[in-house]
Amino acid sequence: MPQTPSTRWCPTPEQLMILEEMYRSGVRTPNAAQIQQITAHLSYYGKIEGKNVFYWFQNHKARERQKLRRRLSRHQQLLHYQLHQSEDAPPPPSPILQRHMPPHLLHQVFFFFSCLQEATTQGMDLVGKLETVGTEEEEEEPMTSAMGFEQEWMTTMDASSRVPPCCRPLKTLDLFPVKSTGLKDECSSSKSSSCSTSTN
Amino acid sequence: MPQTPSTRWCPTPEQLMILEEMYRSGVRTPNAAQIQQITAHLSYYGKIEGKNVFYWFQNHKARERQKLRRRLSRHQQLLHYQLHQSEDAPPPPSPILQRHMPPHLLHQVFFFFSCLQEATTQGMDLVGKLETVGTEEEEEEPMTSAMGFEQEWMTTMDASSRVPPCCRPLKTLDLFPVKSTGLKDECSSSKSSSCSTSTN
DNA sequence: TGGCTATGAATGAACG
DNA sequence: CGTTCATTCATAGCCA
Repeated sequence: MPQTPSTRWCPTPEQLMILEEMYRSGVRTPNAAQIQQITAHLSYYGKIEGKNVFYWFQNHKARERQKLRRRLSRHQQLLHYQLHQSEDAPPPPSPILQRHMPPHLLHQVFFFFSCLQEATTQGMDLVGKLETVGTEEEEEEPMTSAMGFEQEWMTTMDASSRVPPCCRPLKTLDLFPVKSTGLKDECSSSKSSSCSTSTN
Repeated sequence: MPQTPSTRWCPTPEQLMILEEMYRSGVRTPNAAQIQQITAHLSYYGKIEGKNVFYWFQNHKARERQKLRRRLSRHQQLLHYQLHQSEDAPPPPSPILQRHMPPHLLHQVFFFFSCLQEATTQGMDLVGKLETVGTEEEEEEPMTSAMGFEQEWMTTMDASSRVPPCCRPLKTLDLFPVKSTGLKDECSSSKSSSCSTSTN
């Protein structure tokens, strides 16, 4: 039994508190000396190594950025949608498919097609761009506080409530100029309601 | 705080079906844009956020790998008994690949999609490294290089700052479970002794 | 009812 | 740095 129960560092509440405090105080990329210092200090509350501190700051910073990034891109995407919301007659990808197919399947097929198109045109001219859709985007609450820090490329899309039967699917290639700004795209964070996942 | 009060995302059958379909099609690590699109699409079937999609793929991928790892290690252990030479024939490529097939129409769509995926290298990192994982549970390699990257203060605090011995598996290897990862054999379900990450 | 499993979620660790 | 992987936590269904 190679014990190695859990080589992973597990911050104690005190350590975490201190780290967060420092982060809030402005520490984001501590130097080696600072890291040593921090580590020495935190070691009082439990086992800790320099790399733990290093990684902690790295992750914390990265995840906070992700949040920001995703927020920005989400906004931009929404704006983009709005700017292009004039077309409401998307060309059916495959009229034949619509013949005998349940709505949800049709939707799915559309989706796949859109994926196809996106992938095929990835990194190329974004001719199609997304049109259609672009309805009012409700103001989803930021409420990121519920999660603390984690990756959030999470978007709060819950259009399930009043989704127009046939709107979403067709957007051809909805890539947005996110990379150009140096910021990737992420999503927002929020909690969903529970339901029954079974049926599998 | 962020301890998932009681509201976890619960994929609807349709959402799950689509996700699995995509996974089967080769989608493993969708980028932000793809996640956005997937989320937008799935939101048609119910409430969903980008993070749900992200986590789903992450978990799905990780668990598939985990299972393979487990199986492989088992096999290797058995073989280890027989012979030192661990030249076992890898299991079938992908049993999961051919599961139940949704409606017939989906078939062709799926086909297109998979073709596309393959072409776009979405999940074609064929880096089957096959690193026969040392069967010994004792770590032995110095792996100093693992730390020799950025800061060196990593080793200053604690002498036992050794990173987990086993090297890392390469990539994920999507469609074919031929690559053996680090083979950690996570049989140890001793979840005790760890700190309470519950944050509350 | 208590263990077990499956899975969403979170985060430390590390790669490119 | 951004992204990805591995591990762990937490919890909803199962089953005996």
